[in-house]
Amino acid sequence: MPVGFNVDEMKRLDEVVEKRRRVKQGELLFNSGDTFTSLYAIRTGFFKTCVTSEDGREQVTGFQMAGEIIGMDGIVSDRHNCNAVALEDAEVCVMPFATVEDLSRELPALQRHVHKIMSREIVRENSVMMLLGNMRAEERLAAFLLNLLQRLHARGLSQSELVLRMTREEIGSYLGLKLETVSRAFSKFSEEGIIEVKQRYVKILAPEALKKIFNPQTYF
Amino acid sequence: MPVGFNVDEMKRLDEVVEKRRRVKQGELLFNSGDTFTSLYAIRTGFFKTCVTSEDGREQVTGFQMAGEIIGMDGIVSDRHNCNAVALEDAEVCVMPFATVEDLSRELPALQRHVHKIMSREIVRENSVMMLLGNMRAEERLAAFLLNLLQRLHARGLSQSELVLRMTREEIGSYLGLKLETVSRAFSKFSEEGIIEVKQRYVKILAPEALKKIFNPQTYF
DNA sequence: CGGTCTATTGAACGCTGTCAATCATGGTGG
DNA sequence: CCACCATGATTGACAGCGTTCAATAGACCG
Repeated sequence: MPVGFNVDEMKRLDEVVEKRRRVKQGELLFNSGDTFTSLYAIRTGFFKTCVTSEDGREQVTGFQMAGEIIGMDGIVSDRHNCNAVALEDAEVCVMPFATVEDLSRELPALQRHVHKIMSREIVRENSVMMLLGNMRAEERLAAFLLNLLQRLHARGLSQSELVLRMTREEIGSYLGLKLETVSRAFSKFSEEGIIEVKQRYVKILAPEALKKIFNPQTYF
Repeated sequence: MPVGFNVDEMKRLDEVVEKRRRVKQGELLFNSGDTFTSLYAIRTGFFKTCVTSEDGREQVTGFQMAGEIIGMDGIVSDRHNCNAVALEDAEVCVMPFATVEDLSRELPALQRHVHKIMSREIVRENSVMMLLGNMRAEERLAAFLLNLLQRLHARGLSQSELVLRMTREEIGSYLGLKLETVSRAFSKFSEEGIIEVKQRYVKILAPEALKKIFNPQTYF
């Protein structure tokens, strides 16, 4: 996945992939409290990660798709700190973290790659904090859709339509909203002709209008 | 700062500290968009980090005190992604990241330490997402106070009183609340005899009550 | 074809935001 | 040294957004 490696280095990189693991829809890749051993590179499928408070409240902390890495929450305490659930049948590469560390001491490009992945996650969470702390319901949903579309487009899929892999409740948990509020925002966008919604299928009719909702000031 | 190093390794670790830098209250350690070169270890003082949206909304993403590391947001894109502002006169150790990477290839304990620091930040942001997505105003403030107290106590300060280094507005930005709401929550706690507040000075009279507000279910 | 899960929609409520006035604090300069 | 001013904090009244509760409809799956 990372670029900037020569043929020899690529061969070495195969060492970090211990094996592959299949996770069926609804099953856990890892659970909060599990001993941390490995990072996981998603080959196919779609995951959510979430944290649970002692009194049972759940917060979805992210949705991850093919090509993304999960499990970095476990490094600090040698235990996973969140749950990772497959939202559709998935396959991941298991990368024992001890091997990743050993090899990244030999390959500066891999070392740099690992650092960037973790930094990217920190920056992503920063923007989720902005979303949760400052945005209104419709802005949150617009931001969410635009982010999903951009990531799917980077994987060769359409920029103008998508099939959601998660429920309204999971979207709501991620966005700090109740499922009814998410549903209402979808309906509002639909009434305004910005999107077409049919359950999990979403078609973007007016991407500019979505961007305007997400970031009003940019469009004076 | 890290443990698990022998004398020889400690000597090598000095290499990563290029120099020290003083930052006066109100001044920036780094700005969003600045070229990323170094991580900073806070020796003394108190910082806030915040991100700004294109339309000018500001979200405080964290408060950092002595012994903590800031700047990891810059690794992914070689540019800083947030602002770091000193809330009181501060001194930091400048640690050029290239040097950190070089040395952590030789010292596995340093490598592990760097990974843990970044993972800890990811986990911290996960709990802020829980706070912003699921908690009510008073729960947020209770969580905030308990977190500050715990970190100050780990540095040898009192568990039962503290002087806030930030304004109500900055607390509100961090907690996803308006400053008036923060102020009201302080007053409410005060009326209930849980804390004593006088501007930035806060004394905890009933820590158990605070914990109960933070996490109601634990106390059936 | 029934049963369960998910999504939509309506109505009423309540928490937090908004707007505004007042007070406290700390720094500055006359 | 004190008056002054700018900044920060508190408090009140009211409005609005999102939640809550509820009913209904739709989709999926055995």
